[in-house]
Amino acid sequence: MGRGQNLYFRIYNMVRRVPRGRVATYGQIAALIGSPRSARVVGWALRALEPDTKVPWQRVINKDGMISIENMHTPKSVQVELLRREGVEVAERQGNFWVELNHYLWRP
DNA sequence: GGTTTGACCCTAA
DNA sequence: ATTAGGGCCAAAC
Repeated sequence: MGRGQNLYFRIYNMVRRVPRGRVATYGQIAALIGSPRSARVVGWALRALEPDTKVPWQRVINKDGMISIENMHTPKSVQVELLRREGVEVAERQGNFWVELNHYLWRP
């Protein structure tokens, strides 16, 4: 297990703490685990998850409230559906999806 | 080993 | 307000 694995582990544990119906940002997760400049690594970590994971990766979006997933195996629509299913309003704008952070951002 | 690549974000213009 | 550029750090190449 390399050093990065430990970082991933902390990322996953923090994402698990985001409650149903709320969202967090990549940078927020990075800051909360004490590695404020690792926002991109949070993306790497979530992308590495297995499809059947219990980590609620769908609750992590970018700083502007946009769904920024880029993954061949999981299209944006999957994340949108998962969020809506737990009560998060997801609007569509010019083919992109966004969430009102003022309402749904997790404030631990 | 180095170089490039992201599910990002801040700053400056 | 919007955008270009650069920094970041683990993985992938």
